[in-house]
Amino acid sequence: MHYNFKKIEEKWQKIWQKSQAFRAQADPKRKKYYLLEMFPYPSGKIHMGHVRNYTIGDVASRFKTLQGYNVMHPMGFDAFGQPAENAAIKNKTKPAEWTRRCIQEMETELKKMGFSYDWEREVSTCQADYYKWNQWIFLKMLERGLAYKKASGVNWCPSCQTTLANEEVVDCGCWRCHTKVEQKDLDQWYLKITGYKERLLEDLGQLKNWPQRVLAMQNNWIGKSSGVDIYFHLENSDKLISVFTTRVDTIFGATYIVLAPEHPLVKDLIVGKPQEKEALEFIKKVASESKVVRAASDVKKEGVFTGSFAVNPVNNEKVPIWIADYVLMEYGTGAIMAVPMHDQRDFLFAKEHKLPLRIVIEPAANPRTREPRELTEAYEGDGQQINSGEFNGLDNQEAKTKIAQWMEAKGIGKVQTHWRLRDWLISRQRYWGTPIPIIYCSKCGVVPVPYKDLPVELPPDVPFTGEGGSPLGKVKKFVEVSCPKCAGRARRETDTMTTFFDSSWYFLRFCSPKFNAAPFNLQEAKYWMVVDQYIGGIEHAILHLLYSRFFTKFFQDLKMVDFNEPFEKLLTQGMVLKDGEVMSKSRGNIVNPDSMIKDYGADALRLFILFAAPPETELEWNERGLEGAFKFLNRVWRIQDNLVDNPDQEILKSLHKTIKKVSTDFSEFKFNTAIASLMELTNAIYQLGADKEVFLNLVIMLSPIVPHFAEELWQILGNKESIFKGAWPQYDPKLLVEENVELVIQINGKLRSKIEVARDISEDKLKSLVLGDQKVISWLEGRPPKKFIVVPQKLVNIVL
RNA sequence: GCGGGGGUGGCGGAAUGGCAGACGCGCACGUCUCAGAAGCGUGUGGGGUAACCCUUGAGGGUUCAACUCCCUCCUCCCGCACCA
Repeated sequence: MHYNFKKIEEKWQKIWQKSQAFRAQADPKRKKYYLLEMFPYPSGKIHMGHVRNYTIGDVASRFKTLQGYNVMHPMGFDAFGQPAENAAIKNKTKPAEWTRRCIQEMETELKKMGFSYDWEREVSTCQADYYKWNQWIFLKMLERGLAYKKASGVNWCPSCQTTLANEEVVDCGCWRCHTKVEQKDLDQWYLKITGYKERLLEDLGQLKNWPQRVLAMQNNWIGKSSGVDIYFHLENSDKLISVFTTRVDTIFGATYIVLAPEHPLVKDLIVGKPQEKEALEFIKKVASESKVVRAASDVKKEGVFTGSFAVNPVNNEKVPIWIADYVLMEYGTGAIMAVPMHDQRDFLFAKEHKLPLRIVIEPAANPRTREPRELTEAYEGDGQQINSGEFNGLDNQEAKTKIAQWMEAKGIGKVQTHWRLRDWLISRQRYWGTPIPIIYCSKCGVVPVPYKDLPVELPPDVPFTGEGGSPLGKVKKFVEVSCPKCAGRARRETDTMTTFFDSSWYFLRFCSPKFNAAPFNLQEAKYWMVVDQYIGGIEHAILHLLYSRFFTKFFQDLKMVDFNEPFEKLLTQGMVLKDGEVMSKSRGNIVNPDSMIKDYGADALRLFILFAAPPETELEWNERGLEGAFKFLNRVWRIQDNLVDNPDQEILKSLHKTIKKVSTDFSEFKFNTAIASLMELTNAIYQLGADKEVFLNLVIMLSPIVPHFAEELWQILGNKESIFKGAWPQYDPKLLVEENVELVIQINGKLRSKIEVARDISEDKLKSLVLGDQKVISWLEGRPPKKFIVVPQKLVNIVL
C-alpha cells in the first residue's frame, strides 16, 4: 500500500490557500528574501519546463522561509502576445477572454504542484492597471529623449504581418513562425537603449552571481570594439571617407577600400564612370535582400569597382574604392580599409578581383616568405612591422598605440569605439499589446497622450480577420480623437508595444501590485528589491535580462530606485529532454505534468525532477526515476510505524552530518546531492529504527522538496502548526567529531589497506601501526620505505 | 572564426589534489506468497579461478598522490558572427 498522496495534497493545498500561508508583508525588522521565477506566458497548460523552473524556486523559497527570512515569492502572467490574437482569428473568441481562461487553467495547475506563491500579488500584464504603467514609462522616456520615432528599414515578417526586433530574427526567420524575414521601410518607435550601453556593459562586472555564459552573451551582444577611425580623402577632392579598424597596425598594408552598398558617398563616386551601370545593378540587388539574409548568405564575397580612387593618408598612395556586400552600413562607419595580407575576408576578395597585396606584419618566430603571391591565406597574428615607414621593426601591438597617436597628431585619424548594440524597436502592428500613448495631429505633430488620460485602453470589440495590418486601425472610435493640444481632429497611434516591454519591470510591480499612483511604491520597492534570486530559462539570457537591466537603470535615473542592477543572483535551469530531445508538441514527445501528478502525486514529481540532475544541466525524463522517487517517499512514510525510544548514537551522528550537508547543498542549489544524503539517512534509520526527534528532523529537511507529504507527517507526529512555521534544524559540531577514523593506506599511491586509529594519534605511533599491518608487511617484502606521507585523519602513503 | 560549457559504469549522475563510480534507475539472485505485484535482503565498472591487473575522450607533463592542476589534440552541446 502506498500513502494517499491525492488526499494529502488536496488537503494541504486547501489549508495553505485558506490560511494565506505564503502572504508576504514588508517588515523592516526582518531580513527579506525576494525569490522570483520568470513569469510564464499563459498558454493554458503547464509543461515540464515550468514544473522544473518553479519547483527549483519553490524549494529555495520554502528553505529560506524555514531559515527565518521574510520571503516574497510572487507569480503572475506575461499575458499579452500573439497566440491570443491567433486564437481570436481562428476560434472567434476575444483575446481578453481567451487569455483569461488560459490564466485560470494555468493557475489551477500551478496550485496542484503545491507552489508557495503569494497569490495576492498576482499581476497580469494585459490588465489596464498594469499596462497603464507601461504607457507611463514610455511617456517618461519620451520626455527624456529615450523614446523616438524613426523611419527605417525594419525586419518584417510577412506571415505575422509585423515588424520584428533584431533580437527576434532567428536564422533569417521569424522567431515565432520561422517565416523568412523581409526588409521594409516603416515609421517605428524605438527606445534608446544605446544611451545606456556603457553602463550596461560595465555593470556586468558587478554581477558576480550570474552564470559566465549569460555574462558572455550580453557582453557579446553589446559588442564594444575599440580601434581607430581613419580618414581617406578622395583623389582630386576634399571629401573624406572615414573607415574604422581595430588593426591600425596594418594601415600600411591597406591596398584598397570598400564601402557598404548603402554608403551615402557611393552615388557620387560612381556617377559618370564606366562602371556606373554595373554598380547600380549591384546596389539594387543587395538592397532587395534582407539584412539578415545578406549576413547569412555564404562566404563568397561579391563586389564591384566604383571607378574612383582615394588616398591612403599614411603614405599618400592611390587606392581603388570598391563596393561589396560584406561591408555593413550598420557597423563601424560602413566603410573599411582592406588589408588582404592580414585579413582573411580581404584576402579572398583581393584574390577574386586581382587587387594588390602587401605584407606589413611578419611573424617573429618563423619569418615567412615576403612574396605575397606565394601565400594562400592571410596572416592575422602578431609580429614585427615591415613595409611600414618609420614604424618598421616595432612589435605590432606596440605599433598599434604609436600609429594611433601619430595619426591623431597629424589629424588623419581618431581613436574610436564602436558598438554592436542597436536601439530597441518596440512598435508592433498588432492588437493584443499595450497601445503606444501617442496622438498624431496635422497641426501639432506628434502629441503624447497626457498622463491624466492614461490608460489608453484597448477597445474590446475589434474585427479579427488576420489580414491588412493592425486590427486597431479599423476601429474608428479608437483612431479618431481630438488633439490634446489644439482639440482639432487627430489620429491615434495604432501600433502596440512589444511584450518584452511589459516584462522589463514586472519584478518591481510585484513589490506593490495594486499601487495606483506610480508603477510601484518606492517604499515597498526599497524594502523588497533587489531580487535576491532570479530563476529562468537560458533563452532569456540576452533580451529579457538586458531590457530589465536597461529599465532598472532608467528608474535609477528617475531616482525611483537606488540600485543599478535588479537581479542579484541568476540561475538558468536546463531544459527537460525526452529521449535526448527537447520536449515539444511538434516532436510529439511531451510528457504531461498533470497526468504524472495523477499517477504519482506532485510531491513525487517535484522530488524526481530535483533528484535527476543538477538544476543548470539538461534533465532526461525517465518515468522509472519518478517511480523511484515515489517508492522513496513510501519508504519514509513507513518509518512512522517503526519509531523507537532511544536514539542510537551512530544514527544521531548521521543526522547531524546530514543536516550540515543538506543545509549547504540547499543554499547552493545542489538539490540532487542533498536528496542523495537524505536517502542515505533514510536507509540508515529504516533498518535500525529511529527515535521521533531524528525522524522529525528528516521530515523538516524533506519539507521544501515534498511540502504536502511533510506537512502531513508533521501533523501525524503531533504538531499543531504548519511545518513551515517551524525552524530549520541546526547541527551540533561536537557530534561531527569522530574519536576513531578510518585511515587509507596507500603504497606508491595505490590503495592497499585500511586501518582504524584514534583521531589524534601521534605520527610515530601511526607509523609503527601501519608498518605492522599484515598487508603492508607483505607488500614491503622487507624493503624500507623511501617516504612516509601522512595526511592527518585521511591517509598514509608509503613510497618504495 | 570568436565566446561559454561539456566528455566518468548499461542509464541519470557523485567526487575540484587524497579510497573513482556516493545516491538512484536498470539488472541478477534470494526471501515472503498458492501465485503475481508490492515489500524486505544481497550483489552489480571491465578482465581474471585467484593473488592481482586495467579503468574518468586521446596523448604527454607536474606531484608521494591527478576525474580534479598544466600542455597538445580529438569530440559534443549552446550562443554570436561577412563586426572590419
